[in-house]
Order: sequence, then structure tokens, then C-alpha cells
Amino acid sequence: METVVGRVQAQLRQAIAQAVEKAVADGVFQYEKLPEIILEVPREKAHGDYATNLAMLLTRQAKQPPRKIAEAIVARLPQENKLIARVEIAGPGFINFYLTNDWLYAGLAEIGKQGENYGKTNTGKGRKVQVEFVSANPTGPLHMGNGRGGAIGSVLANLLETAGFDVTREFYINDAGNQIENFGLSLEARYLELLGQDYTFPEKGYRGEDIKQCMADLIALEGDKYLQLPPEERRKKLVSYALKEKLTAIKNDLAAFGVEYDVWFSEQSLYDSGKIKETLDLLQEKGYLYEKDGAIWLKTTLFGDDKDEVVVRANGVPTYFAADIAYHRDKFERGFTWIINIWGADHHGHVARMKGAMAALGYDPDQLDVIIMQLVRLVRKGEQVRMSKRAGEMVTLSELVEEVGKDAARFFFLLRSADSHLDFDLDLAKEASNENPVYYVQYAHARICSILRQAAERGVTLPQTGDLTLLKTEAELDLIRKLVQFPEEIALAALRKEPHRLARYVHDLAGLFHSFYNSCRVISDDEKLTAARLVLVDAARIVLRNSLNILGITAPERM
RNA sequence: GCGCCCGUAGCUCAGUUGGAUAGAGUGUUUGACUACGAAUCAAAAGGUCGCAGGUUCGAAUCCUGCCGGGCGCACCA
Repeated sequence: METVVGRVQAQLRQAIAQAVEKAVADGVFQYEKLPEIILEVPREKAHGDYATNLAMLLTRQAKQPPRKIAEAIVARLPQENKLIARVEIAGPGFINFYLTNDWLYAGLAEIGKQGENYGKTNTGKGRKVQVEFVSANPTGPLHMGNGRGGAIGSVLANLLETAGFDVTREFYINDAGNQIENFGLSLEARYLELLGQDYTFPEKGYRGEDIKQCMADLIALEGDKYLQLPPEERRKKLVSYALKEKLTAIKNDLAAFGVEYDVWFSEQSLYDSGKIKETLDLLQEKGYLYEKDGAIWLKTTLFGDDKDEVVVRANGVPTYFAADIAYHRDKFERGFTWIINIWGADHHGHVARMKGAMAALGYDPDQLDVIIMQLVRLVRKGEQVRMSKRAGEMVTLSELVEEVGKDAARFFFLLRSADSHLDFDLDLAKEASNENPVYYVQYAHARICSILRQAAERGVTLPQTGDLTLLKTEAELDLIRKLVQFPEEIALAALRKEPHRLARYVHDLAGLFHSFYNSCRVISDDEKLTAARLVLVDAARIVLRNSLNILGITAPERM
């Protein structure tokens, strides 16, 4: 979908490029290679709608001072142009463009027409992208830190979809390997304990209360029927039951947090289907495996890792890494050309070897992007609290949702970039939840809905068109400018994988709306002005709503 | 020791991939509801951008070295 902003920028670029060519033809200056024409929105409104630093970039090649180059370009810009009101040279050599307001009105009119589709672009051209996120161990409930990954991942996926990518959201279930062994031993111990049998609790077992509860549920359901089974078989049964229960809980917790998946991918299935063996054989054929100390190693150092990695232990059991390689190979095999993983910072050491493994398999490691999300630290009364699933000490995601609310919790995470280390004080979050910025945004939406209701009560219907040029106060124009930017903002946030940009955007937008609201009355005796402002207000409603939708936050009509 | 991330207003964080006078929220101070929702708005105050060099027309942003914090560096995941 072509956007108004896109058209405006293309026009400006073309005008600039032509002026530069003319200047060269006139012998004013020369260059080897024209730098990319960058148009930026100046921070200061006084500096115009768009500015380019082209003259400064040409300084070296043209061997002339930037302001002189800028003058030569400006003098050769097309004279008759409905878009450009005036052009100024400023500072060290910026060319500032002041546009007429026509494009803003054109952009505003588009919003109402597109409605819930406004913001969609074809930036991604249908490229298949997979986003894997959370993928927490299914041995216990999700903790609040998983919420950060859930929020970031789900919103990134939504952004990509809106920007025209073909997106698959995926959760990788670690239902195999050592930890499952350990899980089984822990379950068995609790099972035996509850049934009054002798038991020994594994040293590194999962001590969470939920494990005990899980076995109590099983006993209530099926009694002691697994008591006489051989231990190994018994553990299998217990694990199978507990895993199902835990996964259901995880699914429910995530759903309550506004996170849904397209695919739940089982690690165990990679063993069952032989994909792991297949992948190892492939690496073997390509000559990237070798044996040392009884184990089989992958030469990841060939691809930039700082040490080689074990893929099959001396006891013949493949490592987690081996399974993960098979999983990522499977992603490529399924036709994804862009694979995005969201991992906690405690896994960052894994990035280089995963990319290395993909390179070894012949895939382009640049098609694999890993977003490293800094961990959430739980803080109570100014002191850090260690969260541990094994020790059972943590704040769960469902507690977070229950106590702070889905919308406030999501927005809290989404406002911050994945890079930021954040301390989370649940008590503070509860207190602050009434002041959470999310309500500021939702309030703007509710307010607009209220205006539209009142207009309807007075028999004023939302006009299809109107004389939008009546909207000319600064507050109105600032608001329109922001609204018109929306599709680009989405595309940028998607391409850069930065969901927090949208959270910031919608917060800014709400601010501009509130300012407008306080300085301009929408419903008045002036019919034409009322009509124009209703169009504006409805456009703001649409953009707020579309933004909140992408953010997975409700857009209330009343609050 | 090596690698990755972070250090910006009292606090929590942005900063358009190197641009013009570094911005929000919160807190503090002051003002605005007998017109569409005051969960709002307007204004003031608040900064050696961790420190020191370097790169250039120009650095919070890039490079180097320090300081401080987080996370990794398993035949765990």
C-alpha cells in the first residue's frame, strides 16, 4: 500500500536529484558518486517538515563548502511546486523544506477510508518470517520475566504482519533431554512421597510447590496405579501427564497475557522423526564433525565461535545444541527466509554457535536474527530477589497479570527496548498501575469514543469528507502529522525489530490528541469546522485502535 | 582473564543508525473544569550524556583505553 508520506518523500527526492543534476550540468560542482538522499524530519519544527544533509555529504567530493553546494541545489529546485511552500538553507548546510499542508489533508482523508487497514504496507512483500519466542522450559509455570519475551515477541510478530510479512509465531517446547529426566525424578519423588512410600528427592530436582500439586492432582484422578510399574516406565507416565498439564497452563497464561502461537514445536519430535540424526549425518558428510574424548564435536570455530561445541556426548546422547541445530535447520527447510529468535541475555553465548551451525549446513546465517533481551530482575524493597524455577522462588506471569493487569503489564515491558536492563518491583508496579502510561493512551481512545457518541446523539453524523483545510491550528496540524506518519512507523519498527518504537509512538500520539482536545472544541455551532474535526478525531481513534491492537492492548470505548 | 549488553534530568527510560538549542514519563513548584470525560492540559525548574583521548564540517551516537553494573564462557538447557 502506497502511503502519502512515501509519495511526498519520493517527490522531494526526485526534485533534489534533478536539481543536483542541473547543477552539475551547469558546471557548478562535480562528484564521483551521489550519496543516498536522506530525508529526515527535523527535531525542531522551526526547521521545516523535511531536511536533507546532502550538501554536507557532498562537501568532500565537490570540494566546496556545504552552504555553497546547498545554494546551488536550492536555486535549481523546480519553481512551480504545489508541495513545497519554501526552502531554506540553515546551519552548516542543511536544506530545509517547508511543505504546504495539502499533503497532510490528503493523508488524513486516507485514514478514514482505510479504517482498520490503515498502517498496513507491503514492505515485507509476503516474505516468510518465523518468530520464535518465550520457549520456556515446560517444567513449571512461566515467570514474569517470560512476560517480557512474550510481549516483545508477540508485538514484533504483529508488526511484521502489518508490514506485509508472512509471519509464523512459534514456541519451542523443550520436552526432551536432561531436564526432563530431572523433571521425571522430581515428579516421581513427590508421587512416592504423597503415597507414603520411601523416596529420595533428586539433588537438583524441581522443588516448586506446583510439582507436588501436580502429582496430588494425578493421584486424585488416577489413584496409585503407577506404583507397581518399573521406575523408568513410571516416570514416563508421570512426565507425560505433568508435561501436558504444564503446557496447558503455559498456553493459558500466555493467552491471558495476550500471546498466541501458530505452532507449538516439540523438541522430542525431532528425535522421533529422526531429524536430529539426519542433521548430524549431514554435518558429518560436510566434514564439520570430529571425535574427541569420546564425544562428537562440531567445528563452530570455523564460523567465528570461540570454541568448538559438543553435539553428541560420550554416552551417545545428543546435546541440546544438536537438537536446536536440527530445529533451526527445520525452520529453513520449511521455507522461512527470515528467522527471528528472541532469547534471554543468559543465552547470548549461544548465538555465534547457532549461526555457525547454520553456515555449516549451507544456510545464510544473516537470515537468522537473534534478539537478545536483557533479563528482568525481580526487586523487593530495593533488594534483588533471585528467581529460580527449581527452587520455586519467583513471581509468575499469571500473578503479574492478575495483580497488575494484562494491559498495564504489557505496556510496561513494551515501552522499553529489549536492550534495557530492567528492575521489576511488583509492589511498586501494583501501586503505579493506576498511573501506568497505558491508561493515558487508553483514555485518549475512550475520550474520542465519547465525543463521537455525543456527536451522534446530537444527530451529527461522521462526514465522509469535509473541508479539511479548516484544520489549521498548530495542535491540529501536529496531530495530523503524527497520524500520517503511522504506516512508516510500523514498517520501521518491524524492519528494525523494535516493538518499543510503536509503544512510544502511540504514547506520543495520545499526548498530541490530549493537547488538541484541550485547545480545540470538536462539537460546536460551526458545522463545517465540526465536520472537519470529527474527521480528525475519528482518524485519531483509528490509529490509536490499530496501534493498541498491534500492541495486544485493549482499546476501551469507556473506562 | 575473554566475550556480549548497559551507564543520558532526583527516579524510570527515549534519542529517527553521525546532524541544528539532548527529549518524554514520573517526582517537585505554579496555573486551568457553570462547553465535547481533569485518568486531562499549560508553564517553570531540573544535564560535565560514567571518565579520558581520538576520527570530522559536526559525536549521547563511531574507534581506543579506563571506571562501574548485568549476563555468559559445561559432554546444562
